[in-house]
Amino acid sequence: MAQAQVPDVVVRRLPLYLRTLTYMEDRGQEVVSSTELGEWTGFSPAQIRRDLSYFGEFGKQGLGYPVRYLREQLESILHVDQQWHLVLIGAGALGHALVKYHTFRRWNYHIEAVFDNDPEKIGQAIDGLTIQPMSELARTIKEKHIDIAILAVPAEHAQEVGEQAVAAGVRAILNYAPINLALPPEVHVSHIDPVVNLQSITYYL
Amino acid sequence: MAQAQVPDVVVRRLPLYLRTLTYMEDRGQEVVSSTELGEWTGFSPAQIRRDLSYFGEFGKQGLGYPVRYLREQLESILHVDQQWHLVLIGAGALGHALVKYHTFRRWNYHIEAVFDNDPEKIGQAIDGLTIQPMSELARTIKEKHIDIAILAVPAEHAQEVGEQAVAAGVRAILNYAPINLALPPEVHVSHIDPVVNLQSITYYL
DNA sequence: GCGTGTGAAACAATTCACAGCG
DNA sequence: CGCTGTGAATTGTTTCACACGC
Repeated sequence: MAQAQVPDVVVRRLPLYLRTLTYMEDRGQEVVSSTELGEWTGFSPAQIRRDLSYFGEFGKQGLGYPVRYLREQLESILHVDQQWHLVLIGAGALGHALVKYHTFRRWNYHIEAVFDNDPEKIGQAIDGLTIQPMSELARTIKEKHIDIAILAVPAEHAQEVGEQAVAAGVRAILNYAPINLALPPEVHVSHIDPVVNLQSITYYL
Repeated sequence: MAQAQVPDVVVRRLPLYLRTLTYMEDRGQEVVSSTELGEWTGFSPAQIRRDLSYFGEFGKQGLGYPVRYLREQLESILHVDQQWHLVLIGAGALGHALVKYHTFRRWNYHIEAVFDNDPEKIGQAIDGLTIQPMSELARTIKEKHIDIAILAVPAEHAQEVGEQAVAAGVRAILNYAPINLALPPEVHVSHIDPVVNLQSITYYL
């Protein structure tokens, strides 16, 4: 139940445990040990047991963890057991790919509306969603009780667009633009920048 | 110069420093202090000084760091001062977006070829690159001295496709499929999975 | 004075190792 | 016996605080 003292590194590992548990459950596996979960995810058994123990006692001594029960618990901890309403800002090639990415829906993340400032794009549809002008952003966020905005705009517009989304009530941002956003600390910002990943990789090559 | 004892957390922060320095240099800024870099990136001044000190002494006491010099040094450390040759596997909506993503080229990451196993897609072009059948993958990786493969395939094919790329000589993988890859430890694997980011976010909401 | 670079100190995360229970 | 949950020990990371040089 969202203890404040849970380290953020632990929170970032939970989705990886959840992903693996879901995979195992789909294959009919009923019990898993911390050792086996570790082989799948690359973390040590002790670390996995410690991580889970922040949230409760989910395992059975001598046996392991019931896959289905642990999966349900993790979904509850990560608040994946409810619907989340998002908007996407930026209808370029990346925006198109994100709207069509089925895995979002599978995990209860629903893109409710798409925005762009290009008059050519406004009115067109992606996967059943009509691209709206930026002037509609605030109204939609308020009316549809949007929690999260995905930013897929050029870097030079990301700050401004992020501010607009926050002003309209968004509490978290998933930012695909390769730039740091300066936003109030209560807004949760997460970055995806493949160049950052590639540069960490090529350090080691 | 690639000291083995540099912690991975440090390596993962370097691209963020580099990004900010490039931004500052584009705006004509010549000198930056660790405090100012910290304000832009969200890290503490002490941490930034410590991180950089793993690689050398780049600053001037009483002044700060010369932006251009530090940017060059970081590019050298991250091996961004050379061309990197990549292949993209998977020509779906995400694959299309990645081929068209200009920021890769800006940082010397060049997608040299695109592969897919869908007969409908083979022969079509994305941004000047013809989609090739998977049967050509190994030959291309060898002939073009490809270092890195980007995986943008469905989760159920990622393991097999990753193995093919590694067998043909790729040393690193950027994996967009939402599944863990089991590959030899000398292969560097980096993951991008927006659902993982969203689940960490919604933990806090 | 200002800001780096860095020992030393403080804090955080991971691993060890074992009691306890099924 | 096998495996969890967890104190204690260890290892890793960040911050403090200051000598030094511009």
